[in-house]
Amino acid sequence: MERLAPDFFDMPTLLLAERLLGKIFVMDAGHGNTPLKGRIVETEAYLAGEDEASHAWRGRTHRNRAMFGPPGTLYVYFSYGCHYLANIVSEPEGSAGAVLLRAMEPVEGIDEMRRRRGTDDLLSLMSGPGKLTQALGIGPEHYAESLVGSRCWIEDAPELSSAKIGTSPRIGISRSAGLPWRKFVIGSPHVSKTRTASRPKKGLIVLES
DNA sequence: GCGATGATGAACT
DNA sequence: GTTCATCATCGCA
Repeated sequence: MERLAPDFFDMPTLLLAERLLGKIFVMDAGHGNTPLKGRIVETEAYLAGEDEASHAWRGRTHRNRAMFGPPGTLYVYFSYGCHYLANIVSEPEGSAGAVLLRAMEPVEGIDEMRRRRGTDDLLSLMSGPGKLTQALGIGPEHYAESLVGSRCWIEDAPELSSAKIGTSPRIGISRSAGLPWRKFVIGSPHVSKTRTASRPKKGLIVLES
């Protein structure tokens, strides 16, 4: 399959979140090693503007500057002191919309992924946003990397029928929660498991109306 | 099978 | 000092 061209990413965030499903994310392993490949099965859209859950909601900062780059830019950030998460910037350039990669199905380089993840379980290799970055080796060195570059890219795949695309609220956020901006491949066992819904704030009694 | 909890660091108030 | 776009592990059933 062909690599996706730069203009593929030049579309509205919510649409890009759907169109990325089924595509193959490729990470070049260098030195003639087998490239690492995963089929994208779950995404979340973080829109420009009214989306309070977006890192760009309060405007441009040093941390989120990659979100303001051209469509097809990787925005990588460190979360919860343990994990790197990867986003793909959408259009229009400068608005800071992005799509979070939440889960993939391992396609190639699976032995290497198993080694990096420390598990043999196929369903645990990439079934979460922190898991897939570990499996692929995405880290700070990929901050603001172009997905149209030579180190990583996305291969095209037949478009999924809308009947295979599921929608739900995003996971793990508290601001702008409830918006149906998570997209996933219906029936894929590699979609992240929706764990316990909410954890009470540490040391706080939360009163809600 | 299930829910609860600590790890751990950077941005932000 | 608080807040996270998380994960693995532990205790209990």
